[in-house]
Amino acid sequence: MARQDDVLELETFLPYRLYHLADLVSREFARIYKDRLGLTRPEWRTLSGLGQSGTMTAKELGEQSAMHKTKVSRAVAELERRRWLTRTPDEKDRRIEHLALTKTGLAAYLDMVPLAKAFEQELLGKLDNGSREAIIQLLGKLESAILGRG
Amino acid sequence: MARQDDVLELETFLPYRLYHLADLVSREFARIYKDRLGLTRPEWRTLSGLGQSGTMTAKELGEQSAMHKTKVSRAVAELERRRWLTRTPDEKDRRIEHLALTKTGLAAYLDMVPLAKAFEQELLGKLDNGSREAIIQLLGKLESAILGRG
DNA sequence: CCAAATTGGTTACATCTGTAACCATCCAAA
DNA sequence: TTTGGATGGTTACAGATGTAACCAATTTGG
Repeated sequence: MARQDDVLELETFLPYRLYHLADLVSREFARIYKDRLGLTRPEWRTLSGLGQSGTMTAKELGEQSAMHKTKVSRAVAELERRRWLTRTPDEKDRRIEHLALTKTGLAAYLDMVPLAKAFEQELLGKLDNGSREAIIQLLGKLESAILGRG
Repeated sequence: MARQDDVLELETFLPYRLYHLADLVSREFARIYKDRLGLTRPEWRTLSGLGQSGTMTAKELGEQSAMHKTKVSRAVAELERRRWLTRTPDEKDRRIEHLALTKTGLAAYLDMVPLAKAFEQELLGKLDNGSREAIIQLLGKLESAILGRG
C-alpha cells in the first residue's frame, strides 16, 4: 500500500493540532477580555505586559509579549486614546518613549488578573497532576526546538 | 507581598504560551507551502483535506480542518480558480457540491506531503522519545479540556 | 566631523479575517 | 400543499494583520 506514504493525516499533524488547540484556547480566553474590556489580543497583551513590568518601551513590550512592532504601535495608540497608558519621552534617546499604565489602565489590568488566573486554573484543573507538570516541560522543549536551540 | 497575587506572568501564562508556540510553528511551516505553492493557510488546509479524504463537501471540509465556512468558501474559490479542484453538484440536494482535487491539485498535494512530514519529523526529532509520546497525549487531553468534555 | 548604516517607532496598502446578512434549497408541521 | 424554520454556501462590510516604505534620531566608521 504505497498510498499510505502519500497521505498526510491532518487531524494528527502536529502543526495543525497545535494551532487548532491554541486557537481554541485563545479564542475562549479572548472572550473574557473582549466582553469585559473591549480589547483586542495585542491590546490585552500590552495591558498585561505593562501591568506586569511597570514601565517599558514599545520595543521591550514587543519582545516580552512576542508582538510585531506594528501591533505594538497600534495597541499602544489605542490604549493611549483610552487614557489607559501614558508615554514619557526618554531623556537621552529621543526616539524612545517609556510607557506606563495610568490609574485607569492599572485598574483594568487588576480587574483582569484574577479572571485570567481563574481561566488558566480551570483549564489546568481538568488535567491530572502529571499532565500539568508535563505540559510546562513540553512547551519549553518545543519552544527550544522550533527556535533552533534544541 | 500582596503584589504577587495581583500580577500575571505573561511568559508562563498558558493561553499565551500555547498561542505563541503554535504561532511560531505554524508560521515556520507556512513558509513551506507559501513559498512553494503560494497558498494561504485555509487554502493549504483545503488542499490537504481533499488530498487526504478524496471528495468532500464544503461543510465536511470545514469540520475536518476546523475552518469557518467563510474561510472554506474563499479557499475553495481560489483553488477552483487555479483549477486545482472541481465542484460536482449533488444529485439529491442542490445546495451541496462535492469537491475533489484535479490532477494538478493532487500533484500539488503530493508535492507537499513529504515536505510536511519532514517538517513534523524534524520538529519531533528534537525531542526525546518520552516527550514525543507525551505531547500526543497532552494535546488530546487539552483539547478535551477546552471542549468541555474533560 | 560627516556620511552611511542602524534603530525605535509610525503609517500606507493590500490581504485576511469574522460577523452578519443574505440567497437558495430543503425539511417538517399544520 | 403551504409556510416557517433549518441548512449549505456566498457575499458585504468592517476590523485586524503583515510587509514594506517611511521618518526621525542615533551610532558607527572613515
